[in-house]
Amino acid sequence: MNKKRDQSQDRDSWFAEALELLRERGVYHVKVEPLAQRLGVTKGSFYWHFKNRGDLLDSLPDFWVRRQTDPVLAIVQSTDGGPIEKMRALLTFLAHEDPDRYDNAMRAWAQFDANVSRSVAEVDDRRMATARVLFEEAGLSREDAAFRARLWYFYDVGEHVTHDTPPTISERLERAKLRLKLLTSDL
Amino acid sequence: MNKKRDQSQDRDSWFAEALELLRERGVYHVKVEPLAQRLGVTKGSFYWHFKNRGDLLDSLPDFWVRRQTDPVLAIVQSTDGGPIEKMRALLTFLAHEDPDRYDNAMRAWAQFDANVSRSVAEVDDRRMATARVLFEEAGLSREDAAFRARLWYFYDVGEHVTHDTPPTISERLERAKLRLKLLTSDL
DNA sequence: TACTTTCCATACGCTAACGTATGGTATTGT
DNA sequence: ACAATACCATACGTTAGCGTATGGAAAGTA
Repeated sequence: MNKKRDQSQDRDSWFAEALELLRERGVYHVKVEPLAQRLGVTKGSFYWHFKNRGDLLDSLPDFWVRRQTDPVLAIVQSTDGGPIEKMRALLTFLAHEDPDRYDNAMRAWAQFDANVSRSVAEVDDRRMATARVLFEEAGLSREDAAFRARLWYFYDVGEHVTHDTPPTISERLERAKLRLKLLTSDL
Repeated sequence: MNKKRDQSQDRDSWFAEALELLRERGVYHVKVEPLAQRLGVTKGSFYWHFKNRGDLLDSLPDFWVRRQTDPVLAIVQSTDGGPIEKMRALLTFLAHEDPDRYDNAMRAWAQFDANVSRSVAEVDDRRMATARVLFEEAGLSREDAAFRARLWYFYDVGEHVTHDTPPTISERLERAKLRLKLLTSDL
């Protein structure tokens, strides 16, 4: 069993570096030889761990999802109080998050790969469902809650994808307050 | 002058096809030889019209912006009535729009190219400013209007980027009504 | 110690795409 | 009619990256 652990570790180091390259330059540039160079090894290593380049790329989205381990859900569950308080906690958490996540790179990639698209859609659905449930708990019908969750979540997506994230945490907190107020003022 | 017209026409046909390829498969696949094949010619033609591949890619974003010719602004200006009516007209127009725009492909590309990023940011700014002005006309302060314009516009972006656009026009109109109501109920 | 497995390096052939050179044809100007 | 120009085809050299074959070292195992 030690064997398997070590082996998956090595595969993971390839995944991790591939993900970095993906974020920095896009799928186009995650190629096996440059990747090997960044890891200080040669192709020989790669083709021991992976069948081929497609093997790496096929498994990379799962690695990404694994890495996420949605800490968001944890926040929601660990916060006491009603749905509004949970939303506030969630927004506060997100305001502190690293704006340089891998989401953008994954989305860019997903645009042209159905498998990747599925992984990203999964994550989107999970996040949106989290918001929807909170709005339901606040008293909205499922349909209304679903819509408001979209409005809620798409704001995040839009900020990231247009690079309109405020640079300082305090500004982000300010926007978070505004968003919360606007989306929950009638609840 | 006929010369120049024809010439730019030919360049434009390369641009148009390149944009198609970009949308279908990403920048990675807009390469000169496959592109030539799709146009039924050979590389010889390409290198007459363009210095090299980079020349094409550098100029492509401008072509995209040109093609947009923001019909949105036209809608806003040609609609009578107050800002709310203009928003309604705008949303109605967008609900009828082809959801398969080039925006996603451009964004995916912009992720890894600063020049492209600039073009996309320009378009984003223009669209958002349009919404902001409308909210200002509806009585909001510049800051509040700016925020609500973000919420407004990011919803569009989010829908497209997550592929969550409803397939039928009537559903899209339904969502449009909801959005308008939620974002203007207190105005 | 001898065998086996794990992991990586080196060397090789192959292909897609780039860019250049050069020549050909058709249209246009004079 | 006859240059000149615009437009495209063909042929060529070059490179980056893929994947395979093979060998070798290190570490575990018997």
